[in-house]
Amino acid sequence: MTMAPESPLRPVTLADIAREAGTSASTASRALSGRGYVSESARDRLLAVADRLGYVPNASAQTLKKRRSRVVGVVLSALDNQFYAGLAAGIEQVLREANYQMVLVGDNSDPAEELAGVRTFIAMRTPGVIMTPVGADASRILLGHGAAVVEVDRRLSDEPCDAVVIDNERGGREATMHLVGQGHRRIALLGVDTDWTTDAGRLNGYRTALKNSGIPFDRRLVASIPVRALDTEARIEALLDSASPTAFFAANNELAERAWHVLRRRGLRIPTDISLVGFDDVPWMVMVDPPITVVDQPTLELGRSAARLLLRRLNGGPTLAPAVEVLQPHLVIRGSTGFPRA
Amino acid sequence: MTMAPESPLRPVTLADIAREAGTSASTASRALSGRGYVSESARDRLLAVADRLGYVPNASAQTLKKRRSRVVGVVLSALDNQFYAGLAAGIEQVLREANYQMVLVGDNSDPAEELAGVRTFIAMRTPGVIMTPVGADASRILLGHGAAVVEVDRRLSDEPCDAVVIDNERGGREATMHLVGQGHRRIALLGVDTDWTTDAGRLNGYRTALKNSGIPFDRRLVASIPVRALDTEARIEALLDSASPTAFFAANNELAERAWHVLRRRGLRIPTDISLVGFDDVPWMVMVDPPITVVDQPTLELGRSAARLLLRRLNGGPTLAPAVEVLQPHLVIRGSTGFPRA
DNA sequence: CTGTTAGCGCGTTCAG
DNA sequence: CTGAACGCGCTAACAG
Repeated sequence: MTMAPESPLRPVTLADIAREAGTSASTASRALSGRGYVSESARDRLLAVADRLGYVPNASAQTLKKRRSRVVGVVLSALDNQFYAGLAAGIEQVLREANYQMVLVGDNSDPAEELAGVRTFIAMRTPGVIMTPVGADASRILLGHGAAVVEVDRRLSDEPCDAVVIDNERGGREATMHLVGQGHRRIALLGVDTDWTTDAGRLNGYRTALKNSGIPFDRRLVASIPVRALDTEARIEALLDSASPTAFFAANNELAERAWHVLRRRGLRIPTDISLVGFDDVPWMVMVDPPITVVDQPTLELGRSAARLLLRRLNGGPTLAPAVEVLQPHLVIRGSTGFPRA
Repeated sequence: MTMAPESPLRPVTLADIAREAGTSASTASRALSGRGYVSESARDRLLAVADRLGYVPNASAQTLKKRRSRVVGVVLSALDNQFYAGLAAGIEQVLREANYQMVLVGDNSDPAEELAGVRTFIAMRTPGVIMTPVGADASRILLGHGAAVVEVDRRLSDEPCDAVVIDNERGGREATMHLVGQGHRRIALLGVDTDWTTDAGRLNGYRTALKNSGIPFDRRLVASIPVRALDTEARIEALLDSASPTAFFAANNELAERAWHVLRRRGLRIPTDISLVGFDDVPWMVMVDPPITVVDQPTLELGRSAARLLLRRLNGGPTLAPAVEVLQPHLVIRGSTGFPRA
């Protein structure tokens, strides 16, 4: 709570403050950490000196000694996507309350970058990490090194581990049912070309809805677009041309945005010419005209739950049975969906 | 590059791999770090064992020994704002290339949280930190502890330190001149209630433009809205009612969004009834109708430059003269600005 | 080229 | 209640 130390050159250590206060380093350690017996007077003196000198414990030394650090790692796919940003915000909220530090690293949905991040976390002896997995190796390696891991948003690990996800199947089903209910039969699904459970679930929901409605599944109506593809919009246009859908169901906020741009560029009116429903409600969706019908998901809560799960495991130890929480999405009907033209 | 270790319980150490390979720990260290002489055969053996055992160096031990870690701290105001997200992305890009690790922490534009973040960074013996400062103390303390700091986007420290900012005065001036050129005389400025140089600069530009145009400055036309205020839109509405402006100049992307919502709720047509120009181009601005005229800033490059500056200082040492880079914004004219109604 | 020695800063025994 | 001693894992001398 006070000023910088006199000597900027050498960081002040426990020994420094012990010497200054006329005690041993052990006593200083006990006083500052609050563990163990220390006389009232010694404690006061030590605290005062520490404050005056601007003492900050060397986290490396502490971690080395205790063999466990107080930072939890978080690896997310795309820091600049509002969805992941929301996750991060939720995670940080509860971590902060528990006096843990969050360190964030981004892989760009690239397994190699993810592995690099994981590697630094195990190097830091991070007790646990929260991640939106992109490759199956990451979790396994982490687990193998004794770190707790909770997967959030999607699951990928074969290993049993804590996870919090949303009911993607239901989300996909409700979106599709809504469209079907309006008379659509040629519904295009814009998804991501991965083995992520998010997209698999949404696709399942889509297929279920179709089946329940007696509409045959047509694979030409589903696009699997690589994450971060440069030609995303071109692919969407191609789908538009080749399969002539009357509605788009975009499985994430980015694809919804891309699809929206394509439709506008083509001069297609929403929903008169074509309907659009997104997945994951983000601010622009109520700013455009018409506003976008969307499957909303509790993004912040997803992050908060993940952090809570991690905390629970950190306290409970590895013997706890893995928990997986499933949160519910819900359909928000707005103006971008309507009856298809005759 | 290989599997997890056999024994998940105890992390494998340098001593482990040395023993396994029949050498001393020093030799193992030299082999794995690549520094110092090691025979070809020993090196190969060591590398193989390390790989087989899934060795990952203990970062805490390394940092403790070398008294300096390889992670640079980044503290940003709002992880969920696209502007800051862009900064983070830029920073990470160049840091990654230089083989540094970025750890991100967010203060919520709250000096206390900022201080907490700073504290953990100095505890981690981070060689440097990049920050969008919110309080003046943070940089000073960091500097006092021997860490390099570069301020990005805005400056706040009295201490001389590296920084990269944009020419806010010019941005504010151009935006205002544009509006004036269209005949506006009652231009409201929506800014933030802080001592940030960003807002001060934009305000200066605004005043300069007014003065150059012979339009008297009217303080009732400028709103100073606290960051993260809950009643932001109410304040904007109040300004609308009390000062009857014909144009809004919102000094950041969030205020632009809020203002846009207010205008729509009021049923005001843009630009027929009122014009709107934003600062910081974000995706929704081209999605709404009409698209928003905005002062665009090189966000990613801002981050990249900051990281480059930090790297320069990390290599160059504290004797280098502080550098401050100024990047240029530019006005993008779109449909949200036009002649005021008679 | 290699092993031995020493110490980074801290927390934790264990005697006093 | 306190201090001395030790070691966490790693790297940097320094001899050999």
